[in-house]
Amino acid sequence: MAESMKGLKRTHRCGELSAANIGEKVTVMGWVQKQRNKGGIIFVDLRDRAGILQVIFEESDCGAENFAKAEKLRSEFVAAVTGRVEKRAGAVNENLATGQIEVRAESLRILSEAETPPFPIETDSKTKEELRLKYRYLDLRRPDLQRNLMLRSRMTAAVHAFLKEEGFLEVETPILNKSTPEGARDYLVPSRIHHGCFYALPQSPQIFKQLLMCSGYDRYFQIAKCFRDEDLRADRQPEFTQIDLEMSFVDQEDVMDVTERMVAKVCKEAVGLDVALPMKRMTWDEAMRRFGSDKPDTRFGMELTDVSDVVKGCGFGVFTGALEAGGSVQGINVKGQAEMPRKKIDALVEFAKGYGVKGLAYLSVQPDRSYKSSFAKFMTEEELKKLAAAMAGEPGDLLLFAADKLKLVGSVLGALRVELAKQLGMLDENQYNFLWVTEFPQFEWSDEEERYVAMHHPFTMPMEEDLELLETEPGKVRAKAYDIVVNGMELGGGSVRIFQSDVQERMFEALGFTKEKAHDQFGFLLDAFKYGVPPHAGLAIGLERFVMQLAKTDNIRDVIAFPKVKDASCLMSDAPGTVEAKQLEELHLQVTE
RNA sequence: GGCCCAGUGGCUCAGUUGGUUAGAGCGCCGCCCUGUCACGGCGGAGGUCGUCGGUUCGAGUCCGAUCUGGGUCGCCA
Repeated sequence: MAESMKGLKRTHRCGELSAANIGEKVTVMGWVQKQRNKGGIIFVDLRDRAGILQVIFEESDCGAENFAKAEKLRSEFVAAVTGRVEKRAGAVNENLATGQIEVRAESLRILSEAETPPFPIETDSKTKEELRLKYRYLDLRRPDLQRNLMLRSRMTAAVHAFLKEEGFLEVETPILNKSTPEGARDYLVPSRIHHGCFYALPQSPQIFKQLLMCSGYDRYFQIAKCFRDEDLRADRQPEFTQIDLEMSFVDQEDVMDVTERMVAKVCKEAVGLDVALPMKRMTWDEAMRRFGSDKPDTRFGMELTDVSDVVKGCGFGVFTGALEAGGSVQGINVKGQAEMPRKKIDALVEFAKGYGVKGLAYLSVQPDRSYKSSFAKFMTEEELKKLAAAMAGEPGDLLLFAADKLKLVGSVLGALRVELAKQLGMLDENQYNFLWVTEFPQFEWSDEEERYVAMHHPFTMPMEEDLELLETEPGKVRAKAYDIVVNGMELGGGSVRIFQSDVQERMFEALGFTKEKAHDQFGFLLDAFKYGVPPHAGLAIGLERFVMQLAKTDNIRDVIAFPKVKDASCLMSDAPGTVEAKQLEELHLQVTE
């Protein structure tokens, strides 16, 4: 039987009370975490999003009726308690923020009874995520998820405050757009009025924010919902949020400056983290060469070494074969791991195979400077020595090599060094290495489409000194594009945009767009640029990834209230669902099986 | 689409080389207990082992398929 809260007003959240409130009469409301009935005295832990508070019931204080009600309290009942804050007469609970005090109940109302939840509501839940996602509303009661969502809220509040201070204007852009097949797969929304026509949900507000620059809004930002119909990952959801911004009359440096000050401010305000500015920088080329990744984790070394020249002409066919095919041989030095058991190395080989290489070669330098190696028998002592020297291999080191196409070797070893760092406990979760990666290639060759595609997007400005290569050697053109990276995660990215129509036309041509196709898809943007467009540049930060970093979780679902699972469905609501035939009729759609 | 991992009472797990009525802790239910906070004591209920099929005298345990969830490669301008 649920009671009314009529006449009652909550005075504090449970977790907000402290020794400073001793003696005050308070009214708290929350969920029963636990009831401990000692017979003549009942303790109840009451929980809300601020924390847990112990309430004590004794018949002499609250009367027989309230005491009888307290006996009925079970987990997750919702209760309102009025009483006095007291210093605990019994032992202090060191594990509880409110552990020095308790509320001596004078009255109790049971606002809602509850069935026993299907899993315990507790920090560090051990329950399968599948079940927790089905009952997400219960999962969200857990303190760690509440902590994450409160952190997320503090972060967006800090973003708003900072950008407002910097003269940015918040403008909302449409959710219903036109599809542009370039890039990720769109979520489509059928039009009822226009038969056979579809809206697309935005993958980002890119074009609209550029138009806003065109319209003179100068500095824009938006905490923008974005949608991409691609497969999910631990850090990817079909709908996600970007801190999206764009600025006029600026160059790359201005965007990077505002962004890093914003990131630093958010880190400071949300979790008290000091971020050293300016952030470090690295060109894309250097990142790929040293770390095999465009988002390197620089918290540890184990950098890639190209030994192609060293092993040229050696007796090991795997190496020479890769080189003859135009590939590369590179290695990483796993310091002090010469004794790594064969089983563990085999597991690393399997890991590497997942990236498409046929295997890994290893060479361990023994304490007596002799070598143990998967390819020792194919090489002379002299060749082995040269190779170990090139890798700076000292006694006790394990050297791992991959030989294949350059791109593949980089991605395998790049992933391998991160995997090893994880396994060897080399990653300090309290260290935040922010890094700008700059000078991205303008284009990327697509084997599937057999043409160059934009690595960032088609409106990205090439670096001036590379403009002349646009027609002759597109693969060598570098872009005024930049990513902000932290601890091996791409936090966000942006670029300086093309604002000259002639450059834009050349860009479309390089991308294999016909004039008609370009105008069909982006005509309104190109037209807009005819009427006076300021030089502009911008960037977007993945909000969830940012929150994940500060929340120290590697699961994006931990920072989203109602996330989707791997197949983009929702275990709680069962979305997506079928619709009634009448709805389909109105949309002139048919479902074919 | 490929590869890898997991699926046993409400929750988390254990189940030896396939062998009699499938175990534990927590939770839940009942009774008792005035200082507990991983409360305690006594008693109790609850699963046929994700699903389907196969091998076998006999399968939670072996084989095949499939479903669900997770990770990853491809994909993600």
